[in-house]
Amino acid sequence: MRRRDRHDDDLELFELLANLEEIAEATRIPALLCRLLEIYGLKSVAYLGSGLAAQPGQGPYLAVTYSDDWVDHYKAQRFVDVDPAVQIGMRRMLPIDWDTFDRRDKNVRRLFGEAAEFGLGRRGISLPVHGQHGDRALVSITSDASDRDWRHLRLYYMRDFQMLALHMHQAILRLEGQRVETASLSPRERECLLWVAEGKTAWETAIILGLSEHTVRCYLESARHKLGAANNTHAVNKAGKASLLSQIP
Amino acid sequence: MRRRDRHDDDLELFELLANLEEIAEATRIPALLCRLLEIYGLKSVAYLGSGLAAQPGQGPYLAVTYSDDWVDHYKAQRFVDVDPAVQIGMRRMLPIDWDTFDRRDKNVRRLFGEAAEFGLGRRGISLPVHGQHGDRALVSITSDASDRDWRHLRLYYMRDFQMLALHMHQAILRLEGQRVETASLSPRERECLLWVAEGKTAWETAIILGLSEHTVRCYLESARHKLGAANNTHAVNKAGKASLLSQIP
DNA sequence: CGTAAATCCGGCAGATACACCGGATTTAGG
DNA sequence: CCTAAATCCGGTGTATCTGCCGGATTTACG
Repeated sequence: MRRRDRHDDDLELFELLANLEEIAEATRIPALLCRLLEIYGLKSVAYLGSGLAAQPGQGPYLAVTYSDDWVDHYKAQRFVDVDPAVQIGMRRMLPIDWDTFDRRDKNVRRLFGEAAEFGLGRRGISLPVHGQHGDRALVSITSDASDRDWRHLRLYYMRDFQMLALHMHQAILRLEGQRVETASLSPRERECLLWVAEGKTAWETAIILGLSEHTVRCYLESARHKLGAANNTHAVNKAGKASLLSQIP
Repeated sequence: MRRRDRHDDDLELFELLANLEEIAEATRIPALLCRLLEIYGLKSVAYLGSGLAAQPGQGPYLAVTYSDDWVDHYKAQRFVDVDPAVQIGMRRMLPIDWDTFDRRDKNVRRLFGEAAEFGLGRRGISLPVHGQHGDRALVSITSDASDRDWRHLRLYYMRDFQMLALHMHQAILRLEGQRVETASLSPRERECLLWVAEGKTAWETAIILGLSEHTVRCYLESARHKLGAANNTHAVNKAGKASLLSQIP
């Protein structure tokens, strides 16, 4: 990968971040990913977003630099069920080096073997991103760096792409329109919802909070109305995604 | 702040990250924060974690470098209700520069005025961290850098502390023991929970999935059992926090 | 000094959830 | 081949939720 002067790369990173904040059309994303390839000397960059639409049944959001052939093949072979980058990466908080994956599984070896044939690098990192509303993303990069280079490079990649992944996710959320309904709950409404979310009944919640059961029902009702929720379950889910249940108020 | 040679700082960053992964006692956290002060030439570093314990009613987790006096005063004055770093920062995804806060509010000006008296820097950044289970954190740093220096420094601070904040949160989660009950739901169970979370009744869910209402009830029941949940609301909440409702798998 | 919002309380009818009972076939893996 | 798990279906009694009716005081704000 021929990493250029460090300071130049830093400036380029900050420029990229600024670009991501200004980007106005989702169609520009792939071109921006390709710029990443050049700047960082990578073999591939991929963004996989999940839970962006707030409605279930929606497919994941995908933006990649590699060929459609590989994407089609990946989908046809249902590699997503096997791919440790997705299965493990999506369930982590910290970035992960693909070298740490267990390749004893036959299917996993086949996946990485065929990936190489389609032009992906031998080395890879996946960086998980966690949004505020249950939305998630995984930014994966691959490289063909030598073993010796890779040990150092991956740290720098992790650092820069930690920011890039976050800003990328933010940009895509902005463009793909995650509706952010902001309702404000009163402290009591929030408390009641909090305990209902823990599986307590209205009666139990009343005991816990030292209220009458009827009062708890009233708070839950007004909370449902504020949130536009069909029932308590829906209200808990909506309030949770709107981070209204965090105890920080 | 006299930033030293860039490469040295980079190595120090990676060393700090390694330290965070190895840290075995929560009592070591403050000392590590103090090392950050020295290395980066900051006035203060603070970690505020929320939702770590999975049970409501638990207070936030706090680790700071500034004096107990300021913490006590902050709590006594209920500054948390006013503090834009917390109120805005905790509801964002990207880091935020304190310069962008609206200081027209009388209480906000008083907060920052008194903060300076207690030894916090005039400049500040807050970096939000989002965990997998609804847990959150806010890492805030302050500096007394000059206006000219600050414009550049904050970008480098944001980059390094993006990683540091994430690793810090991971370390504290590991130490403060967030129990991660792992139940595995079948695809159908997950689908049913997903629609119930959207406020659908069992009957509506049955229509949507093309099943009988009774079958949906059965899936919900087994899901509740697997998750150890008292009712559907609890199950949705638990499954959501265990990231079992993401449509990826 | 109104007004709005938050905090509280009671009751009732119908819809829904929940637990526990029973049955079936298909599929994956040891 | 056997077992476990996943996929499906039906019924019943009781607990709980939900919506809608009525009331009250306190607090904050302009």
